[in-house]
Amino acid sequence: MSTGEDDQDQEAQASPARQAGRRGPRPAGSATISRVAEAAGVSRATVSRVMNGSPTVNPELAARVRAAAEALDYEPSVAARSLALGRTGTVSLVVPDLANPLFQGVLRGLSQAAGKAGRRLLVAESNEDPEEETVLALEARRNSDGLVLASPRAPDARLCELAARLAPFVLVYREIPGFGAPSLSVDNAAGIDDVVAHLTGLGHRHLAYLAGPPGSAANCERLAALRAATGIRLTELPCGSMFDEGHAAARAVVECGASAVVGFNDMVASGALTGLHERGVQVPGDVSVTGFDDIPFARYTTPPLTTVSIPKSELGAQAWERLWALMNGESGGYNARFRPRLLVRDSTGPVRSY
Amino acid sequence: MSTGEDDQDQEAQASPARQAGRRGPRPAGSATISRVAEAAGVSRATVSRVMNGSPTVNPELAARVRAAAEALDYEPSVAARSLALGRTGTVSLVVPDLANPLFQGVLRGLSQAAGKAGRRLLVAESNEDPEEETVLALEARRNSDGLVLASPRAPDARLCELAARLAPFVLVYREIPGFGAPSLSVDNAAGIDDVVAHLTGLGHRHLAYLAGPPGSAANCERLAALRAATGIRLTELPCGSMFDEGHAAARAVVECGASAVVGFNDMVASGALTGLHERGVQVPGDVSVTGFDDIPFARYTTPPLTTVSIPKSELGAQAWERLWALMNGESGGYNARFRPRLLVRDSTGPVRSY
DNA sequence: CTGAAAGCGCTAACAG
DNA sequence: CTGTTAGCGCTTTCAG
Repeated sequence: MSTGEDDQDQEAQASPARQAGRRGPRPAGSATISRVAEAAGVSRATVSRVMNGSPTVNPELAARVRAAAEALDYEPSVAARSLALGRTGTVSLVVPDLANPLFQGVLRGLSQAAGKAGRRLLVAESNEDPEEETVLALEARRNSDGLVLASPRAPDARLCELAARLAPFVLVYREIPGFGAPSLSVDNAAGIDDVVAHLTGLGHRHLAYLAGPPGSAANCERLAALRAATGIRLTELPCGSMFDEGHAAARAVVECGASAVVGFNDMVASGALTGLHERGVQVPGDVSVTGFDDIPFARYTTPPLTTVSIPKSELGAQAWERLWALMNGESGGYNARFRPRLLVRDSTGPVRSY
Repeated sequence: MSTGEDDQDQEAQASPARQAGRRGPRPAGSATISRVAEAAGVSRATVSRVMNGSPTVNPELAARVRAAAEALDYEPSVAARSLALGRTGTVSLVVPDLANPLFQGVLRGLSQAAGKAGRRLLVAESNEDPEEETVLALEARRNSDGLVLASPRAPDARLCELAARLAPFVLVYREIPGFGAPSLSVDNAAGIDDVVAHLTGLGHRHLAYLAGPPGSAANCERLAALRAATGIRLTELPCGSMFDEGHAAARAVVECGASAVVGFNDMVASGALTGLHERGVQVPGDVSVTGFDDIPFARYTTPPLTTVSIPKSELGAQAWERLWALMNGESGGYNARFRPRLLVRDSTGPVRSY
């Protein structure tokens, strides 16, 4: 991380040193609505109407106003509008970890959808700290008109307690029964069932599960589904959610003698893939591997990873729809549970005959 | 993407249907500073002082105020503060594509740094459209106190033209000579030089370059450095910046007969890796492959990818430092060019003897 | 169709 | 140390 600094002193540039961090109400020398009104010889109300495209303005006046605005480089103050209007034109997203492809997916979906609707997006990351998450959520919410919250670890109770102050908001990747906000979740059990069916269909009878973070809702559901599966022997291996954790787990995998490993997610599965490869075990020849989530990389591992695909950015887009409805006073209050889809690629194959 | 909707009608929830999307200045029934003042039997100024932790307040009064605020569930209006203070407490980031690990890196770095300083982060994505980018940048800037802009494709002239209205802001992944804002960039030429030295050291004399998007500044610099390299034969293969483009380019690679391929970035390199693998060509046995950027996945490809590491999130953190300085009227106006570091992993090896 | 006036909720001198 | 007094810049009835 060596940083050769060129230290090229550059001119102070046109814009005079701004005191933005400190005081000085005015963003610079930027024009106000009053100045425009004055210049155009009309009232502020008229300028306001023109700027907001009210059709009830004399075209001639409108033109004059627009000209004046143009000439003065006028740009309405967002803060002033927010105050007068009572809304910010912004929505926020709070996630545990921006490095996680799962959340990047909803970020993208939400960003696009909100952008298309002319809304800005505020994002905050809690670094996996559930308490921090709720604080940030409150914070974020106060700075915007609505919130999308991904908080897989925060306790149900805490969320319920905050629900009123967070509204309008929607929960993603999680469902809380009888909760005061719509939630968009994934049917993890169904996904696991598909995996198990696929694997048993190939003759596998002993599966090793690379478990995700203990507190994670997704991990609980996936694990539960696995335990509920019949006709297989299950070995649970503590693992995590990152590449290196999956990588490290490779050893335990070969030791436990399972013929197939189902990873908590694609990252641990990929990690396991390379770990296995390093130990000279063939995938899927010797052991089959599956992931979960279908992150972009999953199809480029060697071999391409069989995984369960979840509609990450679709979740973001849907979250926007729900939020939008809520913001308009509509109920929007129904939950959606997405049925993930099994993607069979090359990391799974018939159990080795011996 | 089938979505089984549970349609669980849920109660309308405590908070009455809000008209947030429409009018209604008041965020709900939330208390105002006046109400708190009244309840505490003091002036609004005093409440304001207490809320902002002014030390010059009688502890007794302060306590009363805090109690009242608590009782009323008072939360200061962000919009009103912004208007009065002349700043929003938010900074924004505009990037071409949130799916790109490069920008995800600065997003994370910036998010963390800004968060630590108690600032919120607004993000906007232009979908690779340079013109859209400048519009978004303006938009974003007006909604915040400062801007970090990643705009690898927008023409220099356009950026210069907008500089004044964008300030304070900093440019990342790009450097414009004599520009009105600090820029944080990467020394692509140095990175390529390292790659070439590494490869020639292994005996490679014929390199194939998987070219990035034509308009991209990074691609130009990397390509130029490659062309300037001596002692090698260079075959330029049009490619792109995504996995599948790299994947598709595998064919051309084997056809051109190069003994090593240098990818524009890690994604195309990974794509090439799997493409090569599918065709039965050994890496690094038959051909060596290098990437650029060092995305998280690069160390988990098969074989792990030799690449050039650039400090993505460090760039974000640095961007915050610069921006912060600018926002406080300090110059902050020097550029930094990061020297990337070659990471030799297993995708490169000695040229095959024949 | 346009202007006047009254806020939106908070902060910041400036007096007391 | 606390209250009074002006705004910050825009929107929005309500008259005209």
